[in-house]
Formats: sequence, C-alpha cells, structure tokens
Amino acid sequence: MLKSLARYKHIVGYGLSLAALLVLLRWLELRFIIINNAFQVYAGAIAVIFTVLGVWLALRLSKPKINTVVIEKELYIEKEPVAATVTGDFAINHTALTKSGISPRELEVLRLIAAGHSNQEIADHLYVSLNTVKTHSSNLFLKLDVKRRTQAIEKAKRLSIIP
Amino acid sequence: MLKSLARYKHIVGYGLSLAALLVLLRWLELRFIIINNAFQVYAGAIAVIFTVLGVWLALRLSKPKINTVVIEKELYIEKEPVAATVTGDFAINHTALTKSGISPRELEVLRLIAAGHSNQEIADHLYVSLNTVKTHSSNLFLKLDVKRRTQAIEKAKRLSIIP
DNA sequence: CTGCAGCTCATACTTTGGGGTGATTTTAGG
DNA sequence: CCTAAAATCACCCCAAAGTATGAGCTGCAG
Repeated sequence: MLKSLARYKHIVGYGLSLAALLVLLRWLELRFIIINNAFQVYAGAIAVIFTVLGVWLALRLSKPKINTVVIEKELYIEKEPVAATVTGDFAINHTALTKSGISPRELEVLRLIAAGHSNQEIADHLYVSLNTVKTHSSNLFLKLDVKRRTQAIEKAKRLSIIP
Repeated sequence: MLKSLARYKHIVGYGLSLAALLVLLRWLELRFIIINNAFQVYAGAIAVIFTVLGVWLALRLSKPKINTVVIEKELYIEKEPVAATVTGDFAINHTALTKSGISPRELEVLRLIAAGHSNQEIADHLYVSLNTVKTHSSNLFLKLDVKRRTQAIEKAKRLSIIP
C-alpha cells in the first residue's frame, strides 16, 4: 500500500493544504481570539478535516487494487514419443507398456491403485503382504518416473496403460 | 468507496480513538496550560495523527475494485497423439456436480488432486496454506463419499465431474 | 440484523504412503 | 541345469495424507 509515492503532486498538494489550514487557523486566532475552553471544538474540527483528507489521500494514492489475475499453466511434455498404437474404443498402449518395463504384477497393482484402493486393500486382494505391494508400487513409480500414486494414475491413463 | 460501512467495528474503534485523543488533549490542557502560541503545534499534531488514522481507515474499508480471477489451464503437449482424443470433448456433468454440493474451491482442489499434485503443491498453486487444502480435501472426500484421494479421482472421473 | 455457507487457518493426532536396503523363493529361458 | 528376472517379504524411518476440532472472516439471503 501507498507504494505509488512517486506521485509527488498529491504529497505537495497535501502539504500545501495543510499549510493553508494552519494559516487559516492562525488567521482565526488573530480574528477571534481563541478561547481556551473552545479548544476541543477546534481540535475536533481539525481531526475531522484531516481524517477526511487522509481518506482522500489514501484513496488517491493507493494503487487501484487490482488483485492479481493469475494464469497458471501446466506444461506437460512427454519425454519420449508415445509410440502410436491406433486404438478405437479402448485398448492398452502395449508399446508404452513394454517400453516402461512394467511387469504384469506391477500392472495389476497399478490398476488397483487407479481404482482407488489402499496398499492394504491391494495386498488383501492379491493375497500378498503389504510390503510386497509397497515394493511393487515403488518400482512402479520408478518405471513411470513419478513420485506419487496420484501422479502414477494420471500418467498411466495418459499413456493409455490403463483405461 | 467506503461502501462497506457495515463493519461498525472499525467505525467504533475510530470513534473511540478520537474520543481518547480528545480526553488526552483535555488532560494535557489541565496539566500544562496550553499556551496560545503553541496551539499550532497541537493542531499540527492532531492533523498528522488523524491523517494517519484516515489513511488507515480508508485502506481498511476500501474494498478491492476488481475481483481476483484465477484461471487455470492445463496443457498437454505430446509429441505423438495418443489413442483416443479424450481431452477436447469433455462435458462436465453439472447435475452430479451440484448434487454433490462441491464448492468451486473444492472443485479446484479436486482437479489438482487428479492432476497428481501433493497437498503442498496445491497449497502453493492456490496461494493458501497446507491446512486449508487439507480441509478442502477432507470436505471433498465427505461429499464424494470416499476415503482416499485416489478414490476421489476415480469417482469424480466416473461422475464426469472432472475430465 | 441475523444466520448460514464458503473460505481460510491452526493444532494435534493417527494412518497411510513411500524410500532404502536386503533377503528368499519362484519361474521362465538359454 | 543354471541364471536372471520376477515376485515375495521384512524392517526402519520419514514424509504425506487424512481426521477432528475449533475459530475467524466475508458475502449473501432471508
């Protein structure tokens, strides 16, 4: 806020108006001698006036609060060309599959991961231990070059390894 | 400008501070009798103080004129086209969306989850805290009636809430 | 003016996921 | 037969995900 202090115009104008007001006060002081107990009235008046000035100042100087129009892009560039496998309705991209080096068991795990199962559920489903599933998924992530199961799902679907 | 006067808090606080200052002045007046020619000094002080207050007030009350618009795009660039062109022709199932009661923000989180991002990454993308993302995703799981993010992805895709 | 929904954030805690390492056992192919 | 890949499992450790709860703020509808 108030970063646009480069606009000296307003500053100068403000200073001038302040000076003018002080002069006015001085004039008033000379004109009608300011009585002591009326001091609060003047103080209040000054307060109000300068508050308004402050508001005006702020509204003028504060840069038009345009709040960041953010455009986010996610570029996803395949590192290796996806060997075309013409498919009509739904079929696996065998080329991508073999090239990735994913074993049958790993593919099974991948499918179950994509289906939304936890590692424990997968272990139960495949009648293997939890650790085994972890090993498979770890190898899977290596072969798919991803870090998370959600990424694995996304990439595998994009490569048509899974529907 | 200053439309949001409903926020009485600030107004009240401002009024109180004004009152406090007047009291202070009164006290000063009693303490050291205010000399006539020192009046300008006090006036100046009041002016400065209330200018600052005014600026503060304006900055607090003035609301941004233009709303923030966050546009997210996901571009997939692949060297060779993969099987079916699923990307171009996707229609959101608005019925399922509204029926699920998923809020715009939650949908945003859902998209990023499906894109394979971690909660921290999502937080960074949306400029919110990790906890917020967790809250959103938790609510998301409730509304989708799932237990894991992978399930959420699967279900959301099945309901055509996300491509 | 009130209430509610949506968004935000925090703190604390539990569960799950994932990395690293190493090891044993199948199983398929030369 | 014999090796190499695949599959299986264990253990430890840390990071991430998820749960629960409470709370503040804002905008909007009633």
